[in-house]
Amino acid sequence: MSQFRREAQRPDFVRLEEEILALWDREKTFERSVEQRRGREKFVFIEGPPTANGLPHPGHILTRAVKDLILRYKTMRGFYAPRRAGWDTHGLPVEIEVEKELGLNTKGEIEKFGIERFNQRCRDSVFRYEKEWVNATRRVGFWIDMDSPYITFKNTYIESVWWSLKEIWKRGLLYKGYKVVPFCPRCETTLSSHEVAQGYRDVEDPSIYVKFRMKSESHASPVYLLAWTTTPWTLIGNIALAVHPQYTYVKVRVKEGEGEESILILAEARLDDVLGTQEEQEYEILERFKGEALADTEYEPLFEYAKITGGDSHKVVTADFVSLEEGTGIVHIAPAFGEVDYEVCRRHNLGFTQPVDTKGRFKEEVTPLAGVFVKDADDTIIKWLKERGVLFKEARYLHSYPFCWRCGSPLLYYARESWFIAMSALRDNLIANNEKIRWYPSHLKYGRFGNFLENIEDWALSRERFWGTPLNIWVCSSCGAEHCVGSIKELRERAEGPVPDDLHRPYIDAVELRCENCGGKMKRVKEVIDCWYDSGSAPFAQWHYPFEDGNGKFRENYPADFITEAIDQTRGWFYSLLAVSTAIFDEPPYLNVLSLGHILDEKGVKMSKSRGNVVDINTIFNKEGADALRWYFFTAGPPYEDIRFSERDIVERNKKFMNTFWNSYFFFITYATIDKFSPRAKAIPVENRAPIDRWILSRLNSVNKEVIAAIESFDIHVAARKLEDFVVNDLSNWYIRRSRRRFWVPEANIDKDCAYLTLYEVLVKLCKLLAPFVPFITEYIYQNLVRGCDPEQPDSVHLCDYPAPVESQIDIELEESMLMVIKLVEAGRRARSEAGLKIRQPLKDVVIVCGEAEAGKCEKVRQLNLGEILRDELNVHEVKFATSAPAAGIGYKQVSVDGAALFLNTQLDKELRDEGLVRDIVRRVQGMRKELELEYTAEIRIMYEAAEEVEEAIEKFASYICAETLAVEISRVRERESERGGERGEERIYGKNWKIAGKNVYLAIEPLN
RNA sequence: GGGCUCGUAGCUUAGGCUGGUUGGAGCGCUCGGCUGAUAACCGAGAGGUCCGGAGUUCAAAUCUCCGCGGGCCCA
Repeated sequence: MSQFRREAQRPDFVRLEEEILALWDREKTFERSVEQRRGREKFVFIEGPPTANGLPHPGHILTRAVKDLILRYKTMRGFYAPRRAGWDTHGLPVEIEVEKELGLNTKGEIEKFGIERFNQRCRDSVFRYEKEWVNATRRVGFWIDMDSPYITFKNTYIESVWWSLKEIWKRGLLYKGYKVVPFCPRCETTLSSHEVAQGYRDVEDPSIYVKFRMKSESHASPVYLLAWTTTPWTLIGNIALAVHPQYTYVKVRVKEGEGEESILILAEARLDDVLGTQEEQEYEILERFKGEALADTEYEPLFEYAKITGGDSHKVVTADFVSLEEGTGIVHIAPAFGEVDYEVCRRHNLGFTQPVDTKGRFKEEVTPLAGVFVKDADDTIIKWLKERGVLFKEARYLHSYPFCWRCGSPLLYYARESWFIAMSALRDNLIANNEKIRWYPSHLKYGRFGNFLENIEDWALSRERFWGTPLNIWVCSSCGAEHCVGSIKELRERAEGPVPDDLHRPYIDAVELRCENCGGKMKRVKEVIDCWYDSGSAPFAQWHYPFEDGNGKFRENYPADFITEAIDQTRGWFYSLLAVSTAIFDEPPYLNVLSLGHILDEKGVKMSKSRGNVVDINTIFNKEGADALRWYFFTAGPPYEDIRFSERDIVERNKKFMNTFWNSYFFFITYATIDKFSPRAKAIPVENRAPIDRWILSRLNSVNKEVIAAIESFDIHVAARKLEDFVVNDLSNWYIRRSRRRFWVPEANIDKDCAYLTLYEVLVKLCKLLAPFVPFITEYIYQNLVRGCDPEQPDSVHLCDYPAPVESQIDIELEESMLMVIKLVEAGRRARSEAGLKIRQPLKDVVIVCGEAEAGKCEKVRQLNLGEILRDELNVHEVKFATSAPAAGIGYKQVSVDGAALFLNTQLDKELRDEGLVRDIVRRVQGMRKELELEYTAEIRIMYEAAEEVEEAIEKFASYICAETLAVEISRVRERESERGGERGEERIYGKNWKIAGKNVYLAIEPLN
């Protein structure tokens, strides 16, 4: 007969987890858990690839824990769920890290340093912290294949990306245009929105009202359109003026300066702010009309320097973005310096001009200002306007304006050439594919994400940078023809010379193609692509589709069943996946997406390196352990909400759940070892077991059902909390506490077997239910509990099937009745407390009177003999059920509960008092046994000294006392033993003085071997 | 500035979709009790403008609107 291994009362969870990690490595448990489901229905997961050029953050650990939970769960449910790691390796963040290391500040410096060397540094840096990532992933228990990850910089990956871009290009969805981007003129680089957001400062800028003279007006005096700007230098690039089509505009006659009159047009709603109230300044409203009436009117250019190409200029256009909150309701439009400006001009087929170079200085054509930094030109321009009499008003304006976070230069919004994917043309497809996706939480679907799709803009794909997937477009230097290369094979066929082994810059830049049109030389455009496109291509590029896809890996794994990342990925990876997938396959790339909240620090502030409030998770791993951390993440709240990370809370949850779970197991092991209980030697049908056994099994199966339902809808916190509640309340605080005596009886009997079997079954099933949540402790317990006695069972809890609820074991009536009993017990305790009768004092009886509504439950309580529990818990001799209250007047304390009333008999007699006294003595003796750390089975001898009436009680209940305390005898001593005999050499007697029921009692115990 | 989201006791939170007795619980605090699995547990108590205001309704933590504050994303 196999035996369970004995356990420590307080385990070292951290060491235990390390042992389990070694076990999994040794036995290849992960690989086997996946492989044993091969051929079953697939559950496809895609790992959102992280970049390993920084240390993993607690947020990454949360994401990994959640991914692991779902994948382990699905695997146990029978799905084939292979999972593969991935690394995102390209992009500006990588470059910036390397720039910092090398002390490089501008693109020019990088080029001087050498693109080849620079990119090599980037390539090295993206795996700098790989070891830390791999360790943290392993340590938190995230089972994912890290031996053959997909890597976005690999040629095979790039080739798939190229293939997909060519598909898009062939459909005419890849085009070249302009994009207005935040640009640092000193660093000569665009900044990401994230970088821009870091650099806002409040500054004072000029605020000027400028008069644009209209052509062909019938008035005697000139008519001006009045516009407002805080960036006078942009006036050089003015192309148009915008008005709102629906707002009311007015033509007013105004007196300016020395009696001169002019006629101005502006929005009526802005009159008071711009001109002052009519009392302050005289003006006369000549006309009122809607903005649309101004559409297409032409005006005189302020300056003639800019070279305008590609269309008309100096016209009024209508646009909805024009607001009445500031300015004049007429907006100066310079397409080179504003995104909306650029869009408006494009929509109205207006021309474009870029009078400023990439260093932020005016170009040659702006003759008097050539070479002047734009911000320094403001004063000159204002002076010119004054001289020409077109400056209506001048002031200063305080607003927040972005500066470069690196060098502090004011940023310019600056139109750059860029390659775009025409996502706006695919808007309806995006929306239709989004329909097929289930979002958790659901509001994202039509909220943040849906709104974003409704207003989708073309994807500015290209980056004028170095370390990224090179944009695979070649342009003929003679005829301007474009060609998009879709594979390495095609590149070889078309190339004029050898094709490099590495597809990155600078090697690829040297490859020239022969133009099929004119035979000229084609050179690759200089750009690389946005790395979001890389990760958005993961569904197919990780399989090198369509090049090496003979085994159909891609089709088998598309679309994914499940992805999850943090909420900030909504417009990041969640979008880039959908965008690429829609453009190429017109299908959704994933069917379920869970968006997770962020990890904040204790004060509710986002954890970030720059704030220095990032918790080192290795501290947690080494102190509390991975299970504790996981359990904390899962129970802290809904997965989609932010978590205020606190180590104190982890410790607290640990105490509550992990320790209680362990103690339940420890309790079982302790007694099972004493009794040499073997679950395989017994088989007792559940229906033949005690009501409390059937109750805990019923609860377990009900919880099982609820847990499955909750996980299926990603309500992880609900599932975890139900399990915690079951372990702490149902199992530990009720079932085990109530069942202790059944295990305690020395001789074998059926009831004890029922208790053992039930507790054993509950613990084993609980291990399986908890396995995806806390994979270490459950594995450890499973190894002892199951593998220890039955080698036929799967050799890991993670190779088991997830338990299915056994309907036949669910008995809702029983659960309700037990709940009733629990409530009655609580009520009884309240009654005792109010009557000042402690629980150790036995009482004669308690009477339960049920109201009509609860009559059924009470009847059930009686039938099942659950009154026994009440009797014991409340320490009364008898529990009576009655239809009416006991006769008033004598000695009953009444409390009410949920439609029932409980009457506690508070009358004491000598017999009851003696019993109470004896219970107190037993309690003291037990305490002393514990203090001596005696084995549970160790026998003792008891000696006492006390007043006569106490002695009388002890004599009367001597056999009871002995049975309770495993004493062979209890006797009165005349000679006082020492207070602490044990300390006096071989003497093993331990004695103490007590005050019991107001009387002095001396008690001493002597352990016997 | 815009979109989405969250706001309940000192702290962590349940409830909110579907309005209905005194808004539950855990940690911490005070008092009492229980205990040979448990650093656990049980009972009582103190602690709430359910972020603020308005509206709908016989009735609002819950529904609507307007604010305020935190978070994320976008400008």
